[in-house]
Amino acid sequence: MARLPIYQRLLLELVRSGTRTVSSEQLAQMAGVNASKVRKDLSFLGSFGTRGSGYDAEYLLTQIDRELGLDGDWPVAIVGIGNLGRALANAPGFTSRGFRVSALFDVEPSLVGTRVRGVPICHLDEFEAAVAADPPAIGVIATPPADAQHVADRMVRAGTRAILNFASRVLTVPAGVLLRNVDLSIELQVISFHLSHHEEGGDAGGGLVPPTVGPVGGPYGLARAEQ
Amino acid sequence: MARLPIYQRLLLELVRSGTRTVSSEQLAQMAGVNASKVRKDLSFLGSFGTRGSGYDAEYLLTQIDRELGLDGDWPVAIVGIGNLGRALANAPGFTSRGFRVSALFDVEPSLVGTRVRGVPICHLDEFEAAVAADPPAIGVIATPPADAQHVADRMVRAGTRAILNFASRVLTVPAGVLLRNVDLSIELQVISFHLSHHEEGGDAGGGLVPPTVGPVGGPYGLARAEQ
DNA sequence: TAGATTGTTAATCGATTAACAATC
DNA sequence: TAGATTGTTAATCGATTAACAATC
Repeated sequence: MARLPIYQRLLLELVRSGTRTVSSEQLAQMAGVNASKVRKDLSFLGSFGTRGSGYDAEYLLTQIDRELGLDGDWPVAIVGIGNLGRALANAPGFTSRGFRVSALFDVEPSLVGTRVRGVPICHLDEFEAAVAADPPAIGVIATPPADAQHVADRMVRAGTRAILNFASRVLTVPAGVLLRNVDLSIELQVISFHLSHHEEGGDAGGGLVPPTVGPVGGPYGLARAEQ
Repeated sequence: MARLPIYQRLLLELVRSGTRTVSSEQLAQMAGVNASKVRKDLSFLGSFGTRGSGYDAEYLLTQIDRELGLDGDWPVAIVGIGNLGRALANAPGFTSRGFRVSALFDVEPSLVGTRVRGVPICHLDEFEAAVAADPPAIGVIATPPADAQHVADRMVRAGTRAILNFASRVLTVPAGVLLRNVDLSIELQVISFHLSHHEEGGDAGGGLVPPTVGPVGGPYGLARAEQ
């Protein structure tokens, strides 16, 4: 379920601030979603709540971590170390529990040999050799669109099981490989669409939420509207 | 509709390569979606197709551009010019038709006064003064999570009608302001979830598509699976 | 006319939500 | 026991898709 990572982050903050138990109503408020939805989402993991008092925050967090596979080790290879690739290599989400940046690649000679957070940037020509010892489970494509399919093909051949693509290009991968796309210009165009269709801004929020109460917008439903 | 930007990009390529007409079946193949869905999406704009032959690519592109508001002028202000902010300021999607990077902000003294693509980076303290002459329609937040809400508040006070938030923090905005969130670590966690639940990779694709045919994965449905 | 393809209907599917019995 | 909150059911809603009459 796409909302588990949101609950995970909220629970992490709660646990760190010393909260012992949390109700679905509280989590819903913080995530900006419906309490029924929170309970439905969490019941997907099993019956971890206690009627009358709520959920044990720490235990729930452990269960979500396990469900998300964050107790595993996912080596991540990033190809294309421009500003975006560099941002990703440095992002907390890419270096935190579960994930490990295992290899970086580019074709720019001045970049090859330099390091980002201790990981050396290799030339794309050395891709197969560089990943052989520590094959990445996840490949991240942050190249220009023209190179994206080629890079994806090499990742797939090297055994990568999932690809996160930031290039504005439709990619083709075999059925066994998971592909997710993030396109920053599409986000901007979705906003443009909503702005054009609501004279005074508006509560469009991707059309995912009721207009008068609750959160506005966002693919992850992270926002809360003020009352 | 969230797929219009995908059709827009595909049509732009088709028109540039000289294609005159395109069928819903062709567009569906290229976008990795169902042909019925394409026709349904396009009929939302009006009846622009011709039975028996398909859609006039150039005319359809014009209509989609208009629907997406790409014939307008959307000034974009970016706060937080780290690697991510810099990548965004340079991204084609942020400088192409419809959008214009109008102002950049950071709090790092060594950055203030430098330029990205000709746009000077101002100190965040000067935000109100800097945007007064050319108020941004869209604000982009690429700051650390701790600063995100503060920046959002200032954007809203300055009249920004939409915010694109890249910080891993739930933001609160008034009901009239459109908020969209992009969280890179959530994308990774979604992948981790699917990898943990499918021993041999798998065609999970966000669970949005049938397993044996058609596209895999991605919030935008950009991918095509090989047959 | 024959073939192709749209636009739209109706069926299906899955996600969301309110409601409430179960129960701490 | 009384109050609170879960887990789950059933209703609702919207999105997807197959099918096909309309029509170029």
